[in-house]
Amino acid sequence: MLRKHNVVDGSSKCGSCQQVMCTFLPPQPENAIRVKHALKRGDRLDANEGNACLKFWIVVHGTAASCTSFADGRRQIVSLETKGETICSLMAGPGTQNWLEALSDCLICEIDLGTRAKELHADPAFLALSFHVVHRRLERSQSHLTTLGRLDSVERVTLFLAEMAARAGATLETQPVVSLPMSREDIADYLGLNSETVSRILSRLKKSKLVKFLSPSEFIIPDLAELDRRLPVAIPTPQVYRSEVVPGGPSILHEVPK
Amino acid sequence: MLRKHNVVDGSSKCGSCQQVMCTFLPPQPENAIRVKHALKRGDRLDANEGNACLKFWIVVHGTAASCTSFADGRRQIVSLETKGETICSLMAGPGTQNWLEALSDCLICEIDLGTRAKELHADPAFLALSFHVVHRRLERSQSHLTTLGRLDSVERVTLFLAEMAARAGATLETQPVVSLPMSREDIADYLGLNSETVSRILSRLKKSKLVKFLSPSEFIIPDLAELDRRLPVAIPTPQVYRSEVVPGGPSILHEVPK
DNA sequence: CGAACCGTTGACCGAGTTCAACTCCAGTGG
DNA sequence: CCACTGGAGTTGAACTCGGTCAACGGTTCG
Repeated sequence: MLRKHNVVDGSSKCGSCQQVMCTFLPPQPENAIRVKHALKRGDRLDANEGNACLKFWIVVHGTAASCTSFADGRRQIVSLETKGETICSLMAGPGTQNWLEALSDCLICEIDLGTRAKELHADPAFLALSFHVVHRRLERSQSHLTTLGRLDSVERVTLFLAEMAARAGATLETQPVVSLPMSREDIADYLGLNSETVSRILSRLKKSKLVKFLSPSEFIIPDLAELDRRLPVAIPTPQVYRSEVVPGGPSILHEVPK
Repeated sequence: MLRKHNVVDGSSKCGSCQQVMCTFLPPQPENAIRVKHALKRGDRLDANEGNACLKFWIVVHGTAASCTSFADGRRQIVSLETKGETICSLMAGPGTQNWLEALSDCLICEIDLGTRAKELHADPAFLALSFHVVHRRLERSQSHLTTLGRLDSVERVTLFLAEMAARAGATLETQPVVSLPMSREDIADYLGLNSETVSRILSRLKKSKLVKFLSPSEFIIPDLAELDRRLPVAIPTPQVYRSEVVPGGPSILHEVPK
């Protein structure tokens, strides 16, 4: 049934670890299966150390970021990783550094796939789940790519606030207090701007009464519909993939750390 | 062995078709399995018509682009799809339009997964391959996202030329003639710029002798190392996923159209 | 031949960056 | 308790990169 070498182009390598076919294929000897990392703000899990691309990371709580940076120090936050998000191998463009960074204190569960690679590679339930997770991430990535390519700075910041609000449960009826688990500079690095620009735009939005700030890191959106009207895109409904929710089935991702 | 509803959060929907769990799961009645589309420059395959997210598209030859646009007409090319690329469901941000567009004349092979969804969902070889394909696309997407977020216009265009050259087989030793299968505006929409800016930068590069243009759509890079030195990122080696190369095994993707 | 389209170039302007000053606040140590 | 420090956030002034608008040349296709 399973033929280990049938499914992947033999010449291809994982961009991250530069090993051939690391995505589940090679049965790497390893014993650790599940490690918890308690990260303080600013702490990093490096994609290049060890064989990071044979691991899944799940955010148990807190907010983290998948980061990339160039030799000259420019940083881009490629993806925000909130509670429930599964990072299935960090991507390494060649000539860049890549890491997972805690934006607030957070708890990360690391699952090492190395030991069970053979077995997992034959498990349709696991594979389908993995596909689903990456596919979801691809959707997000492409949507954010469009944001960076075609929205101006005001639209980017507005969209960002709307998304954070949506994640916090904001709807047309409810206006929850939304907290920003990250600094202005983090926001800037996520949106491809700089921190001064972000700050200026937040001030402008505050003056226009679109957003009420209770503190620099807490806000309320009085009228989400109005925010939506100013955006050329619809505000995405929060669809965080939650490994907790997966019912039944002998999936390795199903046993969720407490 | 296969439990259809075990692996996906029941509340999640495919962003593209807004059906629950469309990624292989629901056994949609359908009979067409494999269709070839011969597209002329500018032709589109729409992501929203029919159930596009139950289909894979493979570029047999030519160059296409995954596009997104807003209601106001702004367009972003999310990904360039060259020969051998597999598009495994177009992504639809809500409130945006999404389609696959031929940049040059091209031939696309469409594989309908609807009819065989059940069967495929239990096939580890197929699933592993699919995972590999999406994972590859995610890597690319995130790398391009960083380009849009943190590189200035000159760097973007330079990187673009370097990548096109690398795909055409350029190395430190060989300087092949590289052809651009797309207009200035297409390049602009890919790089998050506008066509005049692209044109200006190309002229500048031409004057600085970094690039020799034989025609507006054909160029040579005399010294790839020099180009590389001007970039903060390494030029990625071309790793197009080629479904042709997959050896043996009863994979649906393995039977390649001629 | 004219129409349409593509690519190039120039002049101008505005959005966003850079640099710098200043405030506010939390932590620390006397 | 207060003084000091350092980091985060805000705001202003100057500058620059990239966008906008417009003109123009070349090519293709009726």
